[in-house]
Amino acid sequence: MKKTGGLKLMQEINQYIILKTIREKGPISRSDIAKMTKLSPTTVTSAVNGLLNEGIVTVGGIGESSGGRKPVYVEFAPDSKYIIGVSITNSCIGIGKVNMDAQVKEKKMYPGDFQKSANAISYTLDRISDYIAECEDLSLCLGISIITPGIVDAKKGIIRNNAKLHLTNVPLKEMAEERFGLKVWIDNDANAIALAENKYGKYGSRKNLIYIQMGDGIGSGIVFEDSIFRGSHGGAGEFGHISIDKNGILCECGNRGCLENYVSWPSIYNRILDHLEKGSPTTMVSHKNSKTLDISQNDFLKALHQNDELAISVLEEPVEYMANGIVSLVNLFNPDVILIGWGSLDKDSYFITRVREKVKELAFDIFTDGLEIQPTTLGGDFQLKGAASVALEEIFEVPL
Amino acid sequence: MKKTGGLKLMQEINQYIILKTIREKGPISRSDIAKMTKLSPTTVTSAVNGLLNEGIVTVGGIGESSGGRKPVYVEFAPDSKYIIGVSITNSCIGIGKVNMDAQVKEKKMYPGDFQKSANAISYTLDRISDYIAECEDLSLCLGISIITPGIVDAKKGIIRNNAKLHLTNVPLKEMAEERFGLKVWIDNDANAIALAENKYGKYGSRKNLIYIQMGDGIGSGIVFEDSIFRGSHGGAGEFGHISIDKNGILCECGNRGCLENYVSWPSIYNRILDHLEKGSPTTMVSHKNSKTLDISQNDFLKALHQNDELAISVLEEPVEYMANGIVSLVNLFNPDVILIGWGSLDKDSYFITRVREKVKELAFDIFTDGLEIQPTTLGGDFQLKGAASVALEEIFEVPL
DNA sequence: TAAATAAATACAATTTTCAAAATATTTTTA
DNA sequence: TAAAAATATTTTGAAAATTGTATTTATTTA
Repeated sequence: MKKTGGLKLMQEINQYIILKTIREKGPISRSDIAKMTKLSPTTVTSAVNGLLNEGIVTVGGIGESSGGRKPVYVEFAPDSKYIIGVSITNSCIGIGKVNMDAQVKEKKMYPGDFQKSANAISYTLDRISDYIAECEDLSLCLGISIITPGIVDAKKGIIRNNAKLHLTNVPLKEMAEERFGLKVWIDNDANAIALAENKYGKYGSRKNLIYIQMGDGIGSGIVFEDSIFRGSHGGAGEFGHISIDKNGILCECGNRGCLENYVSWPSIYNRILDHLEKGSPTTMVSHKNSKTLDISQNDFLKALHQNDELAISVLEEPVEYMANGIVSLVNLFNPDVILIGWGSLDKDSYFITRVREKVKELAFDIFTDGLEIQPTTLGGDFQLKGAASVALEEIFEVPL
Repeated sequence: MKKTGGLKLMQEINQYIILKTIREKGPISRSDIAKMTKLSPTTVTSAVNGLLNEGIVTVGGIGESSGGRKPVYVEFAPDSKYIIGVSITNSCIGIGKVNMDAQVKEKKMYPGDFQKSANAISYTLDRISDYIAECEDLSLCLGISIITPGIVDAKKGIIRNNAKLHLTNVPLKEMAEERFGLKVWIDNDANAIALAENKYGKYGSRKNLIYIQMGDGIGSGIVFEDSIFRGSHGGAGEFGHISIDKNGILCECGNRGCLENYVSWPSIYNRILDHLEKGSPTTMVSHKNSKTLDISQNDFLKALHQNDELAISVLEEPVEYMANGIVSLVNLFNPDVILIGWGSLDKDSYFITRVREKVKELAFDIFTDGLEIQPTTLGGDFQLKGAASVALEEIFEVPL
């Protein structure tokens, strides 16, 4: 509790309730808002007037009469303000304008190998600076939301650790706020994307969601009761480092049998090479140059979706491991939805179908009944949507 | 949001803030409350009068003057009302009066083997009925809080599943509320005890806590940001069934290598028998009758605390497995505290010391820095304290 | 065209907070 | 020892936002 109960708080709460109703149910008439919220017409009118003045809602036409004066609809105006979303990855900085419905309106990409250069942060801040310089309507900007892999203390605004980008205890929020004079949010990418899936994705109605991010490593974002589960230092969700084989491969983290060593892209890539060497048939490449080959994740997934024999056989073991890891996840978190983010992974591909089967087989029925295991649903702009979600979550939160 | 912002809500919020201040900081003068909460003296006086009328706070003497009128202290009166706490286990029903500080004021135990009789619920309800009949001050009773192992949907008040007590979808909350006309809470035991540790235990200042319950099986309760993490169907925290060895022992749940098969009491007991057969030296028993032996968990722990050779060597492997499981837990939840509930387990015993070491060794430093791994701190009444905590949590929650 | 219905606004009543003043009590100090 | 200063609590009156009711506005229906 930050605030004590005063008239102002009371007004803020009502305005929050009304805005929420308009966002979810709009276009809607003032009269219907009053009925739904059980607030008096007077209160609704005055709050709506406030919101209209702010520009955050607009009048959206006139409805049909049901035997009296026609209702005037008001609706949420998601484009009236925007967030500058920023996504830092190992190989690319993305910056863009995102509206209040987490729709990406404009996007710029700056590729680069930040794993080597070790100046990802200063480079990012410079690009943001350029971007801001070109914004004509900065007064409508609600702030900058930055997401990055690694362990992020979102509350304090510090990147605790990111081994690949060589970052330790970077107070990015403070740095950016000082430099740009705008509100800044930072968070872990998987957390942010999980939140975006929860708020704006296809399975958004489910309260408890886990997003598993596959790539060079394996991370996850956990959303519980519609808000991010961060743990004590923002480090929750290191799914790649749960051990599923006590006597397995020694991981660079010091433990043995970490999931990451069996199902990350590098490990799968090595399996592909092994199989190719053995001369397994595949549509992915002609065999002659298989040694010098550089197969991308999307090439591989494309082959998988065409039921390429090699792609499937390569995944046989990883699928087992992944399912095993997910079973532990299910037993610990009891989620409604698990979304797997791996490029263009298809919902009917061997990978996810088999994982689904295996999880169903191994976990308690009571946990798997109604559990969805699906690919992500946000589409190409998932990172910037994620970034924006973190900001929007706070902007539209209950005023307390 | 259940309520809209009205004068009543505003008053409730302020009363909540003031009561919370008195509970945490009391005995305290009205004047100091006003300073701490930044509420006006008027508001404080009127709210305190309300609380005094309710009987939930009392005047607690007069303080020393610091150059003016002496302050009149008000303080929380935890004994002014009570909760009937009920704990159902496989072998015992416990019923007792618990005050508003989760102190157990009175306790009755009803032993029995409910795993066989299959009527644990009706037996429990009958005992509660008896208990209530003897309560003279039922008007001061805030309700009945029941905890039990198994998967419990606390929100809906249904015991979803408890294999050992043969329970499926028992609407216990409704049943009890109808029969007794009192407010009833039900929850999973590990969840409840975790909450009690968080609210009333030694490590209560930490926001994120995991309680691991060792016994016939292994369960856990997760408290995140000071409230229970239940998952979708109340099933979160099935720590005993995370797999730490993909190719390990086949578990009755269908999976392989579940933690429960390596560190639960039955599995440890079997190890003891094995060792005894081999003639390992021990202070636990004379060897002659080792075959027909019935060693209790507390006998074993007592021996362990005396550094009995056999006890230690029996635990060597379980410790490894437990540490491994905890590492996964730490990587997923990033908690501040992990508390292990296993009888009278000593904080310096081989078991916990070694687990601590091993976890420190295998998990990320950033997660283990400041992480406490300790035995439980609630003492003998932990179950009833747990039950009461669930009720108190709701009784004292923010009014929204 | 008048009556009925519905949406939106205006107004008075209510309630609770807050600020300031009043009152009560105690210590300090002249 | 009495007046002044300090602190705690209560009283008083003004301010603010809600609610319910009444009113205005707009539209349909008879």
